[in-house]
Amino acid sequence: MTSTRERLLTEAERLFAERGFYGVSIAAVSTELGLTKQALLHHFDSKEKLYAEVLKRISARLGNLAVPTDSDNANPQQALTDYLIRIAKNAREEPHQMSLLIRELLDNQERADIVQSWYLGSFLKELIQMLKAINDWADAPDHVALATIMQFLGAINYYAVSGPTLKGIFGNDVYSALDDQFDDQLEQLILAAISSRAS
Amino acid sequence: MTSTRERLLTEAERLFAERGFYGVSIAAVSTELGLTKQALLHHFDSKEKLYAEVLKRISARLGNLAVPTDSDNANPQQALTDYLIRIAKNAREEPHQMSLLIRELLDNQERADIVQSWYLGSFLKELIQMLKAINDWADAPDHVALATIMQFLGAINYYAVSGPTLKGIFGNDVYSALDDQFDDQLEQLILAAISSRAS
DNA sequence: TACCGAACTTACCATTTGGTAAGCTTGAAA
DNA sequence: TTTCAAGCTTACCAAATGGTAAGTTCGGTA
Repeated sequence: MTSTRERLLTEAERLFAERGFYGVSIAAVSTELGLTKQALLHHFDSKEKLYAEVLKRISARLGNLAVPTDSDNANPQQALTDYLIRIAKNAREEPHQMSLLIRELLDNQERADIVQSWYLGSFLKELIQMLKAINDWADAPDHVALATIMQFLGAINYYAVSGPTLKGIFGNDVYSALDDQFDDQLEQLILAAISSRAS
Repeated sequence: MTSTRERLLTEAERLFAERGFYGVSIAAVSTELGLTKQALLHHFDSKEKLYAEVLKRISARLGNLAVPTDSDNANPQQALTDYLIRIAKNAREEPHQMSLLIRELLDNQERADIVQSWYLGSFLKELIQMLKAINDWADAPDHVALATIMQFLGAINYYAVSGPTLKGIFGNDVYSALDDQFDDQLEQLILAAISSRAS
């Protein structure tokens, strides 16, 4: 018994992720639920506001992934790894979200939009802190830590977004084998990269 | 003294990369060169065909990056690393190209388009071969090699695309420091990942 | 000189778009 | 029983879009 508003947001999220902001008309979103576009405009005053709310919802959901567990302080390396794996899992379970965020990254090249910057900024800074909490990384300059973090996120998000295309290229068998153990390989990559700074 | 056709392609490439297929009108492309949209339709019969030609040109350019040098057979690890670094450099020098290809990745989720699959397929298969030419990786199953390759490409492309946004978040100083040594860190990551399979 | 095709332009058109305006229905509160 | 707001719908509109049709200009060729 989800509200119409919520259902509109969900549908809009899917469509925006698939075709981008300009590729989706508000009519397309609303008729998908058997409504007219004015029903949508009743809940969200404009297309831009609808889009903003969709992004807001995603950021909120991603923020919830960051819940630090009790043992995290004891083992910062594990904490970072776990968090990244959690992000990767989420990215694969909800590829729409990541697609949309990557679209945002692309669209806002010069605009440097508020939503995006706000969400991404605090997100990245948190990850940098987590990395620097690891012994060997304590004295790493920000840009070095950032580069490492970006490499992790790139590996995660690029893969999440490429999934269907890869399936098309390599077939179902290779793809599902790939998918089954991507997390493991991701963890290996993270560990290898982290420990490569060992003194 | 480049032809109008070529200038249209270049302009279209820029705009499509910045705003996506639906975000760009053919009129926008042509008026940018002081022409009417019918001038564009004269050279390319439709918007879709224009877009296809833009993609074709990019694939061709990327293909040219793959020139194997003479010493490559001797040192396959160096060969792969060099190639990836070359791709990374290109991605950063011509971010438009990568942006557009990532948009293609996003847009063609279920469509699994021909252009994209063709270009990306042979590209990925070549990289897998290069990875398997390295001793420890000779017996790696395809999906394991593919996962590793995808992680590299993700790290490269995601960063290339995030550049401007990062500059906005962290400021010019951190960003240029980051940029100056991203290749080095990328190389470290690649080496760490490759040797993590050492027996 | 006549002709031709390439590279354009101006006119025009049907469709789609985001958005406004005004109304209808319904359940709950006064 | 009236009132009212939430949640819709139908009607409408101006602007933008991709594309067609029919020229115009002009350098080269027969």
